[in-house]
Order: sequence, then structure tokens, then C-alpha cells
Amino acid sequence: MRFSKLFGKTLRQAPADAEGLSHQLLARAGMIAQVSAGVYSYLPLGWRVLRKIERIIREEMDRAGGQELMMPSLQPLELWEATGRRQAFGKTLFVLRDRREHDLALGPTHEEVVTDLVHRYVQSYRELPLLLYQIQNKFRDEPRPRGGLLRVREFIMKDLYSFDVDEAGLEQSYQKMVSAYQNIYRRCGLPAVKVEADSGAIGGKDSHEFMLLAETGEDEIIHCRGCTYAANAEKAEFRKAPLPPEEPLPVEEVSTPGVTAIADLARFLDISPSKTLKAVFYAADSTPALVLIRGDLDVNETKVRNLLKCNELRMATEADLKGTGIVAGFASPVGLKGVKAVADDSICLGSNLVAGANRPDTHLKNVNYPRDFKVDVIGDIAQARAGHQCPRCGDALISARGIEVGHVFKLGTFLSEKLGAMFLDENGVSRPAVMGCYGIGLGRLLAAAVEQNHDDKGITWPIPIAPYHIYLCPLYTDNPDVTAVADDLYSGLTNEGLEVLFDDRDESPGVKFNDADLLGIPLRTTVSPRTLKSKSVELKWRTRKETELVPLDEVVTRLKDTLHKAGQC
RNA sequence: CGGGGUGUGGCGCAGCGGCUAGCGCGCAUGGUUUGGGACCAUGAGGUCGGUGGUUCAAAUCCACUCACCCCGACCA
Repeated sequence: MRFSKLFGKTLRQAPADAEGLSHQLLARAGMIAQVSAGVYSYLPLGWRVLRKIERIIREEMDRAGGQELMMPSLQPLELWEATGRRQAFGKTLFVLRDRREHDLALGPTHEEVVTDLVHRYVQSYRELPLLLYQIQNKFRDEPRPRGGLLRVREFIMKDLYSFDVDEAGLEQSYQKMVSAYQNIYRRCGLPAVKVEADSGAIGGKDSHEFMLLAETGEDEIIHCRGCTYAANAEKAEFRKAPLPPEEPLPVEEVSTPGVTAIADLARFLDISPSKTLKAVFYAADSTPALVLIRGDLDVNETKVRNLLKCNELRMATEADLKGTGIVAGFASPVGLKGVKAVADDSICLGSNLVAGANRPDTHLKNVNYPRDFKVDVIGDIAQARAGHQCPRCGDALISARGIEVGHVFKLGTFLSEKLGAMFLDENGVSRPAVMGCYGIGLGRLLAAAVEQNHDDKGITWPIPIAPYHIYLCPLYTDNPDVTAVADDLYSGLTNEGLEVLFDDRDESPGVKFNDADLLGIPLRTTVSPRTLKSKSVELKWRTRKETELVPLDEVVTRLKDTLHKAGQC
């Protein structure tokens, strides 16, 4: 490609609305352009990167036995109502109305459509397992798009769906996908780590995410110092240290004027926070809920949401608490009626705790569960933190940040049951297909690659996904020798199948070098009167400082070999 | 949706009651240059986000509205 003809130019300054790192670099490099909030165009250079990622993904999906198909973005809303996921997706689902006043959804994912397809085409266990996938645009009306390509409303996703005869089959398909995903990240030159994850609106049970570690990542990862345990912080578990057992004492009132926060309470009474009972209130799908946890721990809202099986969970406001008898700052489960109470299992790991009294400036000492209060649901709703103990080995947990670049789910049978994706087993018994689903956001992967691969000059693409491999950079284009050699090299390299971006512009060396660095092409080849004096051209890796002179007649084979060794061509 | 912020040529910004709306980059033409974002000359390009109001006069003040960005609840 000749740079002079390339659509999309490099910018010295990033657009003001590009805040995030990858967004700024991709915009400055002329690889993407924003159309509206969370909606982007890929310009030719960015699209080449995307296509390379896509190709790697497609190869791995095919190799794992996936069959590619293409489902529509436009989906009848009835399908979403049939599975009950219209509610689960809520406002994130784009809904539109056609001229017949019929409601349609723009597909945010395709479980409904693919399961309906399987319902119609699969009748026998002999047709399973089945791995169906597509690479296609998804639409999600995100509450807040952000970070350029990292979180958008229209995005390109590879989504694969597995259908198996039983759980064991699902397990196999799942493992196949996990290793296919690991191959994909490795081949893209992006080291992603697998972590346990919450399954969110997609539903289902087991789930793992693939994370690319980056300071700027939106997600927190909790992993173990000693073993391989790693989980998204919203899912992570830990060992809760039990307190030494004590004889339960009678409940006692204590005056605590103005003391509301746990830390203040502990200081005021000169006890450890773990000897207190923390009570916070939420509105769960607009119903007030009292959430209880031992004072030294924090509530994990994702876990609460799962335990309560509710869609929307938010901190309660004064208005939500009206008529419940709860007094903010001195809230207590003791003597409370008519309010749903959820508790973390840590409340069983201590005795004689200090709790609120539901009266201003008063707390209760020696509160014990279940002697003094009841709860509706009890389970793990605690937030894991760095320093907590690993649930597997007990070693210390560590926190890191990452960008989610893939997510796999074991769905089970709830969708196949609802949509009738049944098959007859070898005994003639009708059974629902056991499903899994597996997604990678390609644009996100592209942006994450930039977040992870850049320096102060610009992007440093891993070779397998670089838009071009070689930046051919003639200096002094008014010199006929230079242009002759450069033209020659360009056709020579191109004929060998190498991907060359030929900077044939009449620009100063500074401009060209800076653009080369900004675009992040792995290899730079400079031709100038100076290099021609020794009948050679200069070679430089984007990520290295040193340069090297290579004789003219060796350049093509040399570049070919170099890239070959790097695993390309 | 709650909180904060920004809308002025393609990009980055200045102007915040006064006359013909500026500057840098980029773009066009010509010339001189050029191993890490050169210089000179000439030139093109703007309904100042929109609507309504106040005023002799509005980019500038007021109201409403739209768009976009950032921080929080959601996800590939």
C-alpha cells in the first residue's frame, strides 16, 4: 500500500473526546473514527488489524470443529420474551418497531436465534455435539460506552454455541473452547489469563473470562500468590477467618451517640471490626433488602444480586427505607419485620457481635445468629480483597487489573428447554441439548492489544496482528536513485507476499519516522542517499533502538527470513 | 439514570456584550529545504451545536434543547 493513497491520515493531536490510551493512539494513527457515542468506523489500517484477528479466531474455531454460519441482527422480540431474557437484558436490548408495529430486537447475542435453529434442525443425539459460530456485529445499548473501542454499543463479536447430549459432553466442548481461546491469544501475541467469572445476564453456571492484564483495565482480578486460583473480583471467593468461639451473652444496649460507621464504632467500643455486624440496605428490583455481613468484610453486590436472583440492585435511598423501621447508621436485623434479609455466611463465624438497634445513637452488644434474628437467605456475598486467604490453598490473594477479552459460559439446559431444542437419545428419550456459549469481542481485543503494546511514540503491534509488516521509508524522494531503489524494493517485497506500507510521500524524515512509530509497523526499512552509498538499506525493529545496514541484493530474502522466523508469512 | 465537564474551519485551542471571529497544526499553489514532526510567500476553508429570548447590538447574557466526554451502577 502506498501511504500517499491511504485513506485516513495520522494526527499530531488526538481528538479532544478521545481520553483513553488506546482510543487516542488508534484515533491519531487514523485507524478508527468515532461516529457517535460507542459507535465507530474502522478505517483501512484499523480494519486490516481487525481482519487479522478475525482470521486467527476463525482458524481456531474451525480447528476446534466449529461450523461457521451467519444469523441475523434483526430478531423477533418474541424469542426474547420466550426465554425471559428480555427482562434480564433490560434497557441494554435495542428494541425497534417495524412498519407493521411489530417489535424487533437488534441482537446483543444469539442464544435465542441459534437455539431456535437447533430446535428445528436437530432431532437425534447422533447430530450432537454441535459447535456453531459466527463473526458478526452485536448491539447493546450500554448505559455508558467508554474508552474508545473498549466498550461500545455496536461491536464485532465471535460467538460460538455448543450443543451436547449431556454435562460430560458440555465439559468436553467447554475445554475445547478454552484451549482454542488460549491458542487465539497466544497467536495474537497477547498473553491473556483465564479467571473464574460471574455469568451475569447471559445466565448459566460455570463461566470463565480471559483477561489481558493492563493498568487501565476495568476489571479487578483476584489471584493467588501460591496456587493457580484466579477469579474476577466480582466472583472471587476466599477463606473467612473464624473468630475464637465464645459463650453467647445476653443482649445489651449501649449508647453510641453519633457513631455510625463501622470503623468509628470499633474505635468507640475498642473492639475489632470483625466483632461488629454490618447492615446495609439495598433496593432489589425496587424491594428493600437488608444485607448483613461481618463488620470487617465488604458486600459484593454481584453476589447479592445472584443470591437474590434480582436484576437491578442499588443502594437504598431514604425513600426506600420509609416504613421499614430501619434507622440509617443504626440499622439492625434484630426485631425487624417485613423486610427481606440477606446475610453473608461470615455472620456465623463470630459471636457476641455489636449490631445497630434501629434507634438513633444506640447499638446492641452480644448479638448472635440465629438466636437474636432470622434471615431469609444466607450465602457467600463477601467481596474478596488482596490479603485475604486463597479459597484453595490459604495463601495470600493478590489483586490486579485487566481487560476482559473473552468470556465462556456453561449454560446448561434452561434455554434449550424454553425453546424446545430437544433431541432423542439412544433410548428414544427426549432430552434438552446441554448448551455452552463462548464470546470474543474483536474490537475490544484490538484496543486491549494497544493498551498493552505501546510506548511514548505510538503503537507497537505484535507482528501477527500488525496492519503491515514492513514500513518502507525512502528519504529524499527528489533523489531519483532513492525512488528507483524504493520502487524496486516495494514491488520485490510485495511480490514475495510481504505486507508493505510504502511511505512514498514527499515528507521530511522526521515526519515519516514519527508516523512509522505511531502506526507501530514492526519493521522499518529506510532508503536514503546515505544508505545507497554503501549499496544498502537500513533495517530497524519498531521496539528496538539499534539499526542495521543490509546490502540491497539481500534485503528481500533477509526480510522474508526475518518475518518467517517471527512466525509470519 | 445520578454527579461533573465540553460544544467556535478537518484536528487542537483562544475570544466570554462591540465593529470584518483569531492562533497553531493540517490542506492548496510556488519556491528553498530535509536522518526524528523544516521554512518563506500566496491562498481556500467558519449557519460560533440547535431553538427561543434579552439588547440599538449576541460566539459572548438568559432559558430550553441536542450532542459528546469523564466519575459511578452494567459487559465481548
